[in-house]
Amino acid sequence: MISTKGGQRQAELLDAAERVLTTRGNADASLRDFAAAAGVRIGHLQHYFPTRADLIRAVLERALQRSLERLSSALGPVEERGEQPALTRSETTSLFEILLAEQDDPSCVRLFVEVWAIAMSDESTAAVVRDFYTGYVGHVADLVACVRPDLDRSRSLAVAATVVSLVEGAAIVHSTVGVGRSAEARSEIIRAAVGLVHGS
Amino acid sequence: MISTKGGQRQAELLDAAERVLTTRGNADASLRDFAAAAGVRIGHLQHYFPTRADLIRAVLERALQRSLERLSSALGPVEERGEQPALTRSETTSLFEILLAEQDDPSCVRLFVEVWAIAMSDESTAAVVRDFYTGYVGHVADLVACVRPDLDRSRSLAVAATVVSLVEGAAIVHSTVGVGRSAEARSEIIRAAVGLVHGS
DNA sequence: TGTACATCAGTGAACGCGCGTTCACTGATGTAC
DNA sequence: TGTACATCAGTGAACGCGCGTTCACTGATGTAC
Repeated sequence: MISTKGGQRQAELLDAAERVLTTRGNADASLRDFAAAAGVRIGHLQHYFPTRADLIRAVLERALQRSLERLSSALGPVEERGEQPALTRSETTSLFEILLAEQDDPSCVRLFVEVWAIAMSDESTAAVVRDFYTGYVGHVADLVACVRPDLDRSRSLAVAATVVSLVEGAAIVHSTVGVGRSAEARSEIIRAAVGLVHGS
Repeated sequence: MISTKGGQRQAELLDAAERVLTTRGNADASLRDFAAAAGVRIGHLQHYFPTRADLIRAVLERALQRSLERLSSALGPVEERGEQPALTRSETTSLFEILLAEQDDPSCVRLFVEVWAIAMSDESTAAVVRDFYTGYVGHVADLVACVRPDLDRSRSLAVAATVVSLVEGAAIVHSTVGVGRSAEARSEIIRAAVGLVHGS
């Protein structure tokens, strides 16, 4: 689908729209902004996305899907280890380095903030976001289960939700609207996340 | 100031505006919505807040100030303990129960999401939010210092920022756009926060 | 105490503008026979 | 291979509407003398 000509064009429009959304924000961006960023006329934008809501929803949906794929390709291999020896702390640390990498891109952080704000007003976006976090927490719970097979599933999920909270919160607290980014802060976050997973 | 007649009226207008902001969201709320919620005409709203930006900024500024006061009145007494014996885990747990209480109110969570989104487009709001988190993290760092006096300030601050990340992230992850709220999830968050503070 | 004036709270109509949406259209690309 | 037709990509002008802002105004409350 994405490889078809129309799908390719659609992807370009979504790329441009995502750029606008992460620079001007949903509240300040108009359809004319989206069209201009894509280098097309406003009428053409609506050939692919009939309404503004359709466009925004498509941008967010694709971004969350992409993020979840990134995340599960990082965490996926772990889950297939089966009965092998549990992960070492340093292996877990590398995994969190990957998960946190997304936060180095300010526009990625901003996109998530827009996602939250929009989801709180739009139930259909909220459903997509819920699915995202359910998947995210599920993957981390698999990691936890891999490190501590003694935990039952609901405990693994609770620990995973805590780890995800830490990571998501760090995106805000260490952003430009928080106390700012630093190598020390990041390593503290990772140390804490690894501690939670390994249960110390 | 707030006790004057004009200040009182202003507070009522801000109350109403805050209600609108937490139900419709910044992107979907118009000045007419704000005026209607306060039971006044749009022209009168602008007698106190000349522009939309003035109104929104005033709402957010007051909300953050209120939140920081709540938080420092919970954490303040701890800082004055001086050389007394360090806090027990159960004492720290009670403190986090108080800090997390704010998240039981969905409109409070939503307000923070709006704060983040608006701050990312508006530098003057961003400055206010930065001050808020600097104060927040500072207070938590004092708590950490109280429990573990051996840590130097920069380490206490790093631990505190991690704890604050956890709490802020939990607001999202356990909201209606995340995996939802549960007593088990909350106690897991608190357990983790206490663990971070006590350094185990 | 009474009067004159200034200040403040609140109204209501009107403003121009930019918004999202509609639609008739052009030109290129594909498909049938 | 050529022609006729359908589909798709993209344009551009126009729409009505709701937006934030402006402003002249009314009536009540305070203040001076």
